[in-house]
Amino acid sequence: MMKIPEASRRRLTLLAALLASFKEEKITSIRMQKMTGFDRALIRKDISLLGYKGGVSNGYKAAELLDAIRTALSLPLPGQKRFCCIAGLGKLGAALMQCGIFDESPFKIVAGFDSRVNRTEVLSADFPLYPAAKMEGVIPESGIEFAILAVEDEQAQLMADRLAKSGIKGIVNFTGEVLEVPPEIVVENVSPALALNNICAQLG
Amino acid sequence: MMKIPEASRRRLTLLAALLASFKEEKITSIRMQKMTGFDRALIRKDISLLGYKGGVSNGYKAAELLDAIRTALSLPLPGQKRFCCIAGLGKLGAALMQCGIFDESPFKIVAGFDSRVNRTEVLSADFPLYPAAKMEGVIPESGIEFAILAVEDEQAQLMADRLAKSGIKGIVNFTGEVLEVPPEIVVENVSPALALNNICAQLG
DNA sequence: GTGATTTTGTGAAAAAAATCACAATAGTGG
DNA sequence: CCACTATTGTGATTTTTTTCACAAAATCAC
Repeated sequence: MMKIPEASRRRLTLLAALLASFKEEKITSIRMQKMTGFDRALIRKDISLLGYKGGVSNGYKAAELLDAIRTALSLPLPGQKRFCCIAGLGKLGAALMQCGIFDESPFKIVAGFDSRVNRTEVLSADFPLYPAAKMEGVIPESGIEFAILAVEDEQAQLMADRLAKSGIKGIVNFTGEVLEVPPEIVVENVSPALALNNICAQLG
Repeated sequence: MMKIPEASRRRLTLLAALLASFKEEKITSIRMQKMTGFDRALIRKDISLLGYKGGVSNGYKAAELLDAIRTALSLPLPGQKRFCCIAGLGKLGAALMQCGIFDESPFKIVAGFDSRVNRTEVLSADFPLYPAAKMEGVIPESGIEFAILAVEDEQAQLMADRLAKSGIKGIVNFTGEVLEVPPEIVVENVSPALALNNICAQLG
């Protein structure tokens, strides 16, 4: 199957999130348009890229469609576990670690890192916490693929460099800094300040 | 000046974040390519949309360029304050509220909401906390434009509806749910699980 | 001051993405 | 069973976005 273009990928990932909590058996492109704001013709085009066919006039079977998206985009399937770590155990990092954010998802936090030893000693979690210096050993050994970066802005790039050296594949960046990483590492920026700026830009 | 297309807007917003912490006087498109991964010709095209000219062969003056981007995209300027609220004061909401995430930014949290009365009573902050029922009064009265949504997934849509009724303009969505909101409201999805899925999709 | 180098700004070309339009087909109601 | 409606799947078209290519201008090395 042909490569799926960037723009379609983002829409399909969102559709997957939508379908994951969708309760009915079938769903139409019109319904998905209402729920996501994407044009329905575009949604159908995106789906056709997957090679999945819902059947003319019929709508799509939600569960099958979800499967098709996950397969085509190599999203982790419900049974699987993909390992993550949290880098930065300040207020935000500690909250992310404790608030069960991945409970329903195939991602699992299996380690936490902080450069301040007292943080790793004061906090507790049901996975081990390490000083940041241990990263290059722990990450490959534990099979950790992704990191949630929640350090102070000042340390963001430094920590990103360490994560890169440790072989991480992707970083969810909560800091306000724009990270410079090797091209094979994927960064997703989720800083609230950046998000608000994007909202302002969109509002015009 | 002509309307700036969506894709350019996102890149420019990121460039603004980059420039905000950039220390040198001048910056070239090549430098920006290194730091962001965007193609340098594209960066120049984006900048030309702003109507800003750095001067041939010279690179851009970082401070001026930042200003030009902020002005063209109507991003809030450093002096200004734009009011936000946090909806959902669980572990994550409380951490966002306390971790000084907007300290250096023109955004300011001026209210918190939760549907559980005991949360609003147990927690304390340097801005008032209200039961969610008060939203429709407080938000317009306080001039709150944006909301950080950090409730449990199950309550996400309900809370989004309330925020919409209260006249909010934009929502930073930390929940895993895809929100259905009226088209004039802008939603930015920053759920870690969605971000990780996007990373997986991008890694292919 | 001169030639080499760097880097912008921007048309032109190419590629990618979105929109449109509609035939085909499954379901629905008599 | 037949007309009617809803909805998909997809070519064709249009629009948008990216890439390419290079002249023009500023700086640099000497």
